[in-house]
Amino acid sequence: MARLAGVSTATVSRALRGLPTVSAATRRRVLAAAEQLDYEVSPSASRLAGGRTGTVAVVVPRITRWFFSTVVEAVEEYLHDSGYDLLLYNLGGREQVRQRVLRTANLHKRVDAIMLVATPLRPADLTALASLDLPGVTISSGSRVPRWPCVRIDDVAAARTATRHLLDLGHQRIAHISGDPDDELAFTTHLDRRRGYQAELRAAGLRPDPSLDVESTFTIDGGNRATAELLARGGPPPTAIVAACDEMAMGALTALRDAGLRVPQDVSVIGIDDHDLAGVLGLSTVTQPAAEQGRLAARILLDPLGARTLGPVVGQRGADGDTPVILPTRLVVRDSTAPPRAH
Amino acid sequence: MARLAGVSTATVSRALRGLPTVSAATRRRVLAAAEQLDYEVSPSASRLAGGRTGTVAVVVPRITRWFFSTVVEAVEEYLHDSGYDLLLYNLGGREQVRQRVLRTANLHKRVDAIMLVATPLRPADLTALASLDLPGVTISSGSRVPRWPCVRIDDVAAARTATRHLLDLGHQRIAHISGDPDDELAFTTHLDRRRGYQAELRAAGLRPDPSLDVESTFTIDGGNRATAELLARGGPPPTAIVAACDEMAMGALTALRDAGLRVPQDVSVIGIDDHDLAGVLGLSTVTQPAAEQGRLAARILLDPLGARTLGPVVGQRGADGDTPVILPTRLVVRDSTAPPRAH
DNA sequence: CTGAAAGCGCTTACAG
DNA sequence: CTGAAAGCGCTTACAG
Repeated sequence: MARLAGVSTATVSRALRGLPTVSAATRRRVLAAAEQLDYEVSPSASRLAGGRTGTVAVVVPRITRWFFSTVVEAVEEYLHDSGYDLLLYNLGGREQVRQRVLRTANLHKRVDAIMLVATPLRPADLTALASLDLPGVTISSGSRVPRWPCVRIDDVAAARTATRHLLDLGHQRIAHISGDPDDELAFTTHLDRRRGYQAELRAAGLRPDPSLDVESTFTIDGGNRATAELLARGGPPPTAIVAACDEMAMGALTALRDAGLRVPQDVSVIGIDDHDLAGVLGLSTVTQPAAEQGRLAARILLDPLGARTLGPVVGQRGADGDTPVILPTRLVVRDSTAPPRAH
Repeated sequence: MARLAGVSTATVSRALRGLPTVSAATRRRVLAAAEQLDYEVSPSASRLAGGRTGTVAVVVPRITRWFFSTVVEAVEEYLHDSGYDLLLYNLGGREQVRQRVLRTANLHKRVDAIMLVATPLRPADLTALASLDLPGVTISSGSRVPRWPCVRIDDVAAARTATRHLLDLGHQRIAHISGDPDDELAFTTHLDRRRGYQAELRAAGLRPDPSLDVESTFTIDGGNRATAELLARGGPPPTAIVAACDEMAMGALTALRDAGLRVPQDVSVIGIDDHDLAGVLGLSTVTQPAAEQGRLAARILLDPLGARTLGPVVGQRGADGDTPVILPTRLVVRDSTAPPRAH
């Protein structure tokens, strides 16, 4: 290869990487030789010699869930367009894996940067991450990592918007179904969203009623069970439900149907997320920009690495690694919310 | 490290990789030293020296779709449990990316094996893949690659089962909505499923009616549009619809709702897949084991690589790379199918 | 069972 | 702008 082009391997290396210190004529010759020989550099060799891997680890709780697959799709596009590879880690709730991934071992010299999507960390994880000494970014809730930027929405505000919508329709008995405190995949998200629900009730002069607040898992099935429990508690049923995420709202829909209650005539339901299928189900929700969070986080992550990025991160506060970048949410009214029936 | 353990680097290498040619005492000493020094091998260096990457490329059309995210989740678990990394490539319908991924360049020396999920290939792609000379496996439809095993379902049979169900209920005017012939993400899948639909009609003595057969994209929106077109064609509407996949069936549900038609009273709808949300929507469908296809394909792929696998591939025909491994499908009746109304 | 030596295929200072 | 040399940190025959 170097011989065919009549230059040294060092020059081949420079020419192929597009370094500016190569004359146009030389570059042409090298490129032509590479073409002719179908030459491709060995990633392992250049990683070893150069100390960079051109790879980013992306950690998600569950790739099968709407938010995470949407984020990963956007991130994948941005990374590959920037010449980076994406190493996928799906925690899948398996504690072992979580440890293996987050502890030094598996990431050591394997990636140039880390993206953590909604991944809660314990102190030991944070220590391990710090010892890797890699740049990183977090998306959504989960833990903040010192010095890593964070892209997310305001979960408290999103829940307030959802609750406000029901209050505006005239509802008073507004229930809330949310994540299990033991469900490490939900973590801060459901706490923030519950806080928003309660804050908005209080702002309307209502007192949050513990009997209208049920915890379950952050899944369709969890929403189903939480709603069933809500109905089984006796007393007058709620006229509306704020689900902590669309998947739980979907579970609520089935539980209400099974109980013979109509949505929205008997009970209104609103979620948070704007899941792909929210439209199909006619689910009112508070939409959050999942793909955009992924894209933005990828850009913030790669920019300092000198990637061949697609554009500068302009006017984005929070890229300093301290203030989170907050993306906006918005109420989307569909068919699952309506005024309560007149008595 | 080698010094601390009092052995050569070669022995360290052997001990850490668990080669049998190391005495127990030596191994103990090496392990202790590694522990003490927090030593981790450099992947780049061992890849360069050893010629293996410990990485598998997984190519999917769209990670955001149910089938693909489910497959990837299962594959990820199997790969990581076997000590392999997963490099994710999401085609996302972008032709450029597709070329970059499948042509030699990007995969060269980057992975030990390739998994193609429902990825249609053109002759040039096949040539490029062959020149990489890597082991691989394909899942679902898309193209077969010579000598690569294939794990899939029988799409023709699945569509026959769905159609049979409607026939059994007494339907005669059974429509079909399926993929666009130009939609490369659907490719053979929708052709096979249409073939099954038509075959089953014929087996029942009915003639497939072209005016009841609409092509669109393999998505919710595609199902919506196809159904709207079906209804706009005039003439007596169908009493039942076989959708080529659950996502299209969901679109059909919304289109029927928008047209003021009730499911299943006015029109029955059945899909194929058993999407996560099929249950929530009460959608009858023919279920296919997505996670199992992923797991099995991963196993077939890794087994010959001498990975520390979780078990032998026993009794699986087709692992020879010629006969596809066909996994079973099964009818799941929910609320979206019922007998046609009496005239 | 273990070590010395060579080599994997690049990139990086360092000269010029 | 380009080359010679060293080195990245492992693994692999080859001896013993």
